[in-house]
Amino acid sequence: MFHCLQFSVDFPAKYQDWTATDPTDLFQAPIVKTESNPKAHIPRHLSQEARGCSHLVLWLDCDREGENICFEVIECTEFVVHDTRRKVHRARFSSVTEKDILKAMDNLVAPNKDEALAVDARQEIDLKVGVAFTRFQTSYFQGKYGNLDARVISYGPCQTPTLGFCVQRYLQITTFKPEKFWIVRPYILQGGYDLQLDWERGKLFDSEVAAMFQKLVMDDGFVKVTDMSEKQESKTRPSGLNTVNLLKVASSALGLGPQMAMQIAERLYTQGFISYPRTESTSYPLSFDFKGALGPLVKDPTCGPYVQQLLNSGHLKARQGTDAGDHPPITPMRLATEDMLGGDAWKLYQYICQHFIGTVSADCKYARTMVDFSVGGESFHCVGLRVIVKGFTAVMPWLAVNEKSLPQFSKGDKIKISKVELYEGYTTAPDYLSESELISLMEKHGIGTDASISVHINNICERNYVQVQGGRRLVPTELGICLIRGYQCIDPDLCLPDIRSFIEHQITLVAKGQADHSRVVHHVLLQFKQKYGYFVKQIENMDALFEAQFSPLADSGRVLSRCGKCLRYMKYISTQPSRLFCGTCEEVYYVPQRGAVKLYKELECPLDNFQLLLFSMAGPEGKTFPFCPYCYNNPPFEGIDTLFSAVKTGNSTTPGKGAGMPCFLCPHPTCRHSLISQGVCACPECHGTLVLDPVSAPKWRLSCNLCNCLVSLPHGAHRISTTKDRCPECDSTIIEVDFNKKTSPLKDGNTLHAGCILCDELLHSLIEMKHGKSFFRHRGGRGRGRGGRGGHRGRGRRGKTEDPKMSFRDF
DNA sequence: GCAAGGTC
Repeated sequence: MFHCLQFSVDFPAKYQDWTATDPTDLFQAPIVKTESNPKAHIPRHLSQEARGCSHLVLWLDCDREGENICFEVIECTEFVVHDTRRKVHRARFSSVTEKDILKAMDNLVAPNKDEALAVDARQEIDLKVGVAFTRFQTSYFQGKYGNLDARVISYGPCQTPTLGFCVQRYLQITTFKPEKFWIVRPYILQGGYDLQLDWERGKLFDSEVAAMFQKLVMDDGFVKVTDMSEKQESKTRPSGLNTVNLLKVASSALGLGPQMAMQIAERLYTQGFISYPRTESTSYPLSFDFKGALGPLVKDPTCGPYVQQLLNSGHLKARQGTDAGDHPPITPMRLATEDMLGGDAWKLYQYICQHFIGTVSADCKYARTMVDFSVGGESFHCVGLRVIVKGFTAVMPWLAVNEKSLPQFSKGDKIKISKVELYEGYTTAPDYLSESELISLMEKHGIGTDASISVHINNICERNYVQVQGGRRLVPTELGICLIRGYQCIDPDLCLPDIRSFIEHQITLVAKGQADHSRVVHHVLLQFKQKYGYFVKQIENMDALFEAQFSPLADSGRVLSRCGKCLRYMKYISTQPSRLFCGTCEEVYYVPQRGAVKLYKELECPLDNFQLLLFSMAGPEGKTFPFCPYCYNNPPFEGIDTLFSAVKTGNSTTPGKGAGMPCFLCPHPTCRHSLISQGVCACPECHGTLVLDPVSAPKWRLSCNLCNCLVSLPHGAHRISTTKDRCPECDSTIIEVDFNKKTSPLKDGNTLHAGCILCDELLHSLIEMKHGKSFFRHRGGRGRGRGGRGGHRGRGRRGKTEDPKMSFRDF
């Protein structure tokens, strides 16, 4: 039985380069399914298992996601739906009990393609919308501000509305204007009690009027008992515990964040202490064995006696909740002690036990006594509370009714007022949104699921949009506030929770078979693409907020190295993501992350004249390698990305393997012995070895294995070799290039040409001398077409913008 | 470097 997705969607490699892809193109880009966990070889395993099988029975969660996985499995096993020889069956069940399983086995159905397609649709929409907006706003703002401290400025149809809730509360707080109010509070002494009476009018916002009422009451001096009543009320026991409620309690009462709470709950589950912790249901199935579940808890030292009492009473009935058809509520499965679990896990386990016992307990019953008074024409009252049956509050004492006893009164009594206070107070702003309130809001608006709510909250914390403060309240950061206020003034739809429900509603049409999958996806994406276009066009409105809050790149960072274009010094910005900024060219150059960057021997890259830098990875064993900031951002030849990603992940490429790629991680000569033999001559700038770049063969190029620079040879060169000749000017090796007749750029083709790669002018004259034409040229040379990263200019501005803040249209 | 959804 497979619960996890084997595949996830992504863009093909062509679209992975942020600089080479306009985000607006992502809306029409193809998508590919990739194995989520390639090392697990799940598709291979499924395919092997299915060999020779005549029937495939799919036992997966009975929801849309489960249906989607069904078709993944079908694909891996090479079964075909409706094939008469090898049959595909879907088991539909709502719980994993013997009865249910047998029933499902006897009633096998066909898998539901529409539901699976709805999931495909959601995946594609979420991917394209999220990635397009994220790439655009990340590039735009990172290219402008130095103290943003954000590796990525993400956007998503779940995370952004989640942030929206936090900022909405923040804005309520900041725009709140406290108001003064007054309350008339008479006090009486009766039967040994000093009672404060509550005013029917609550509070008044006019001090003169309030003072007038105070005078009326004082002038009268006696309260008269006008009525007395008692009625029985009850507090209902909780229904079964689902994930959302567990997370709320964990945050508000146990001080555990959702991420942490879920991790602990998962561990308790795998260790067998509790049932499956991801469930929406608060209702137990009718057949649920409460006696069996309570049994082990009898031995618990604290609630044991109460549980025994419950079992003895024989009256065990859980309150009806909602049955989402997924899993039963979270229930303790076996007894644990504090020593077995320790700390937070114990607290969470204890709560799960208390909640479960509460679920099968009686309701709490209590009597509410109300005494009404009149004085000077005004009405007052006081309330008494008396518990009749503790019920579930015995095991969940924090929910207990606070008893309040009252003295005896008789109707018509006249009692002397001891004093009349005119209480003066201020209305107060609400507090920051608590995590528990946020979870409630997310649940109410359908943002995220039981399994993903904690992830979204964690996301907005990690992205530095909000911070968790005391009492687990979420305080938005300047970045978070700017983002939401920006969406609000450009296109509020982007941060409203409706954006999620809109998507959900559209894909539900697919799930129900009422609309065609690809037409719905196209329809929804078209609308988002228009919104994207308008957002890009209006980004200055959001930028105005950023401008007021953050400092421009030019004012950030410290001077580090020289730019190869303008030859002025660039600044190194160390806040995430670390990068170089050339104030003159207004260009950003990213550098390898999580490490130190310093100048490398004041050497320059011969390709672009940028000063070389030395990167040292953090940690005692941190590797060190030199690099050119320009080449790092503008890979001079295909395949270099692989090298850089190796650098980023810390996996050195092994020399000798992988077509003899140079090792960028280790500039030490012994590490490149396999390359030395291919070496042509010394790099004129850093004296590393220039080697043939095997990636580009037969279009030969030379690359320096040390500073990463690259020298292009003319197209059609099919063999090059070094000569014994030295350049008279710089003493560099003279190289000979051989052309085919067909491919030669020169008229005389099929001849040997020679030149020095170092001395541009001499080279020129050498070649002109010999052949009348220069063919050694730095690839692209200065002022190449492709700009550095992060420059937002001219990017992503092709979206259509006719219909700015259009609201979503249903399919 | 990017979304949201699963999960062990």
